[in-house]
Amino acid sequence: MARGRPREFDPEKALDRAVETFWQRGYCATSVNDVAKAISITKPSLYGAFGNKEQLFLSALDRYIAKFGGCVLRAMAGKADVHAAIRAYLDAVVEQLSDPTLPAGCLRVNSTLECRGFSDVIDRKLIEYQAGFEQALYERLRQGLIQGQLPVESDLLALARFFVGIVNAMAVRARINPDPSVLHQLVDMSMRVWPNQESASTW
Amino acid sequence: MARGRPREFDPEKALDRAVETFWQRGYCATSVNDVAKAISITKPSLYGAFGNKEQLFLSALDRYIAKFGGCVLRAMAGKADVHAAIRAYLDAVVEQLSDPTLPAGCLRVNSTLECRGFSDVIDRKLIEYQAGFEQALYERLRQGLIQGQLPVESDLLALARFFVGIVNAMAVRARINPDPSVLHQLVDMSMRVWPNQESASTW
DNA sequence: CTATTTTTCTACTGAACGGTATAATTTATT
DNA sequence: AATAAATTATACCGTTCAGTAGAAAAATAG
Repeated sequence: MARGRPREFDPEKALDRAVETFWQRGYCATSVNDVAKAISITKPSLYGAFGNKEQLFLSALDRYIAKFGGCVLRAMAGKADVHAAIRAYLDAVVEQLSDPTLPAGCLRVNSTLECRGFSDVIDRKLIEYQAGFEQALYERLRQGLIQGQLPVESDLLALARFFVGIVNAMAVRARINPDPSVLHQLVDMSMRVWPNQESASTW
Repeated sequence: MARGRPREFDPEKALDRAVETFWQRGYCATSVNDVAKAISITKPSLYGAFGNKEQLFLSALDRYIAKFGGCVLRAMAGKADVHAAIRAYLDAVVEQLSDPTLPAGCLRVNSTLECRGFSDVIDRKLIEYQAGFEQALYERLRQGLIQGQLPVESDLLALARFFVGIVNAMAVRARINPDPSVLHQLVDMSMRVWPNQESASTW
């Protein structure tokens, strides 16, 4: 066992409460004391476990992405068809965004808008997250293209960016109106962009 | 002329600086002193002219919407075709979001995510703004439908919500990457959702 | 047992926050 | 000129903030 007095709280569960608090109120509006209270520990314990506010926030962001980001990406796993896979991904996002037991919206998107410019390390991390989702969708699209489910001339990067955009759009919408039917409407609309054999018309 | 000592600053120009500051740093991260410094006046003058921080913010939001929201909506005015009108609207949003002389992203979207739950009056105003854009797009779509430019069975509300969603998506993207070519790519993708005569396929 | 290491809690620090009292200044009214 | 009304700037209020000293407590190691 470790040498000194054992920690009396579970750091992972503590991070879950930190995620919850930052998610609800945002980075600036959340004080370190708020988080400490949510975990039911005192401020020095929090500092001892996670460093300063910025490092605590970064840890909470990682925890959020691992838990909630990983969950929606895994929704694609079972689907053989690329269209079905992307739809399953978006449906999973809708389900998460309309879950009444979770704070409204998406911590990643909220933080991307709120914290831009606060510090280089936060900026970098949030850009990385978005790029990660874009990359995951791109890989899945490429797989669909290889399997002949998409026209060979499809712009996969544009498609990936578009669907990340749809997720971002839903995150904005859900922050003030987490109605799943409206979000599903958005998903349905977005599924109309799939390239088909005839060339796209221009307006 | 007014009775007492005349104000030495222009309240409208002052609000422009307030918009700029809130837009850049967000509501919480901006102190009243920050805004006062940006206007080059002292704090009591600011309080005298605009009330407290919340009222100042509400005035700044109104100013932002009147100036930048009105601008993009007017981009639809000249276009006879509904597709062209919506595209012109989205193009105007792209132009604004990639203007290097303006703060990154969109103050309305930023505030929608950051300030949710801070106060009822702020919440209401931000919801109203989004509903306003949705309504404006809906009206334009309805006009297009009446003029036979859209299939009669088109879901106009879903379309309006979708395009508001695209604007929100671009606002998120632009906050960390205001590259106009990427934003235009998003616009191009979104223009593929227009309903056509044949019924939509399902995946 | 004693010594060491780590966590715990209370109490505190200096700085920044939103907001204001107050007095001086500048205008119009009488 | 005297008065009233409004804006100005300085200086301040109480509160909250992020972060920390320091001592007590609880564990292992010898």
